[in-house]
Amino acid sequence: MGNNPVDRKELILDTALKLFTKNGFFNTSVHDIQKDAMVSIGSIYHHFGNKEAIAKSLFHHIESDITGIIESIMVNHETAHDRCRAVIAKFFEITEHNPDQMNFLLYAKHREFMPDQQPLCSSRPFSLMSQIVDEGMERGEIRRMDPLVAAVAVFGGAIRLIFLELDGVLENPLRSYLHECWQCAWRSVTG
Amino acid sequence: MGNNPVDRKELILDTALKLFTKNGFFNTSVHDIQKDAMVSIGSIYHHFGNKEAIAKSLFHHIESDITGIIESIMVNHETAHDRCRAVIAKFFEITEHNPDQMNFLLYAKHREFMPDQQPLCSSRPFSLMSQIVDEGMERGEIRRMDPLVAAVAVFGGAIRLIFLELDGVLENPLRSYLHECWQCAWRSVTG
DNA sequence: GTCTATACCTGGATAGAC
DNA sequence: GTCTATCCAGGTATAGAC
Repeated sequence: MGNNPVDRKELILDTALKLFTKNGFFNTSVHDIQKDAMVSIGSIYHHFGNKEAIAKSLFHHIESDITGIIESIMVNHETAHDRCRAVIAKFFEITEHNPDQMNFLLYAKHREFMPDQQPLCSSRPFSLMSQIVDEGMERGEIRRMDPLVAAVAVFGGAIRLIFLELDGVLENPLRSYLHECWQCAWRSVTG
Repeated sequence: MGNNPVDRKELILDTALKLFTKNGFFNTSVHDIQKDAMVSIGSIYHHFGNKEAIAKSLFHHIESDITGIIESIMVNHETAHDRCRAVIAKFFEITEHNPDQMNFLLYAKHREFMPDQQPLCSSRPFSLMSQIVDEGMERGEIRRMDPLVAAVAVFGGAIRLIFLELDGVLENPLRSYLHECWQCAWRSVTG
């Protein structure tokens, strides 16, 4: 998913991501992708078989990118406090530098165009985030409560802010809200 | 939007809401609505003109319902504490009793099928919720911080939980999480 | 692997009788 | 206001040459 696609397949994926997030999956025809990527229809169907498969491939690429990022955060940080903060900071960063990726991951209604897809919250990145919170509770960093509630309390506000950014309604850069947002998040589950 | 529609128009709206939330706007054809509601195509087009107008009408109905609910909460409760808690409690209640309504309001990507629609966060219910938080900050109930951050901190976790409920991944009834969820929310912006 | 041309059909919308 | 029959654009997907 680099910015400088070498082969046709990557070019098609990059173009599809751009158009899907801009206009939505259903408002984007294969012809649109074909024209924008300056590739033939035949080429697209050769590589992906059908339109849904483009979205699937996109989703799995992004999901595995994000999973890798979270895993590396888990390796490099010890405490739930540092891990959660790092995850939110990284999500903010991706949202600002690569909004299409975040948009497609978080915002798209995947099940509408990939019927066999699990809900997003069951995906690997989200289960890792829950796991981080669970471990923090076991370690005594986070006060005892329902683990699910703790997870949504820690990440809910940040995710909301990401949506606002993707909707283009934030006055200031997303990152400028990080400090206060994190203070609220952490305060909500401690003490 | 009653459960016992009298005229054709309401029947069409109820059916459309059901199908839109179940299968998505783009996976629902006017023919589907027609069959499910046992009404003719002509009747649908007579009342609404086109498919998008059905969604628009639906959205405005729901938006104004929710707006009314929040306004009445603002009348009946004095403090930001009580108001915010009541809003979340009510949202949970609606989600459980009328999931389609909440689904369509919160979850649908409106701008994909209603291009001239403002983003949801700019809608009346959401601006009222922000206003409640703002006033709470002026009154000194909520500690000084960016008003936007305060709003997402108060409501972010609850909204996340609602999404989880709508995705059908909660083990227990949504309302059983209310108490802890609210504790986190309020703690995040006070003290 | 890539292309063009085209088949096929779904689905939004209209016409016009009642 | 409601219905049936029909139109037709646009979109997915395929065929088959290169």
